[in-house]
Amino acid sequence: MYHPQAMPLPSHLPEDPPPSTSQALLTEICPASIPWDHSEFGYETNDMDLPFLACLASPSYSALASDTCSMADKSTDEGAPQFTELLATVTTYRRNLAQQVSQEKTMSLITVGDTSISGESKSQRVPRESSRQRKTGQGVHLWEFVRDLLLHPQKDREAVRWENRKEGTFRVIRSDTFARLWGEQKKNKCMNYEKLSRALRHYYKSGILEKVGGRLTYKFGRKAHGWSDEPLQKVT
DNA sequence: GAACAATTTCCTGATT
DNA sequence: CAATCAGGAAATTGTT
Repeated sequence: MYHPQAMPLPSHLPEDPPPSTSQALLTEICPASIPWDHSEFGYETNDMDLPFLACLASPSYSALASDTCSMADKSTDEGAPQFTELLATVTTYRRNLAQQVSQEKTMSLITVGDTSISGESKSQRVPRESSRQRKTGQGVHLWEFVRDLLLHPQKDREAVRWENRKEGTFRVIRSDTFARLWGEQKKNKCMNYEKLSRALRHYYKSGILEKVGGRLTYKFGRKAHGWSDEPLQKVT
């Protein structure tokens, strides 16, 4: 369950994004007023993401999403067509907005940290990320998501906490919340801690994470960056 | 369409 | 017993 209460879907989504503020767009897309601010998705948002993310965060989206859990279930679930339709509509809207924004200015993300990848694959990763984010919204790597969660803890949704900031060790406070947040990020409501932890364990091999003894405890490796006290890089 | 990266999904077995 | 950890293996998704 993402939210305890279900609300009706927003009845319409505008085809042509009006030249207004993000907050105005949000209001237009999600008329049902919900508590919302940047910090909700503080780890990485940009203007064109706001309305989309807002819908993801809205009870109406969650009510639908909670009906379409597993990939296998989606084919037979009654909520799937509605859900797919909503996603398609929002995606179209988002693409239109992206085009508009790109005409006005360079697509500079409002990031909370350096989201590029270090190491040998950096040259491939960096230019790829912005276009990937623009098109799919899946540009944030898991370890970056975790890092940003640690650097910008969300009140009432704290999932991870520093164990030893200097050493880069952190602990999962609530595994279910942790998985739910990552699932929201990836628009995958079937995410759970089992799968999330498997993804984290893949990082051991690449040196992004290191094994530590304690349960639910991880440590950033030498390939991870941006988690220490070093000044965060801001894109202007 | 192929190759590739980064997960995601599933699974078995071990440990706490 | 449930939750978590460890990895192998295959599948999926999006990018180049």
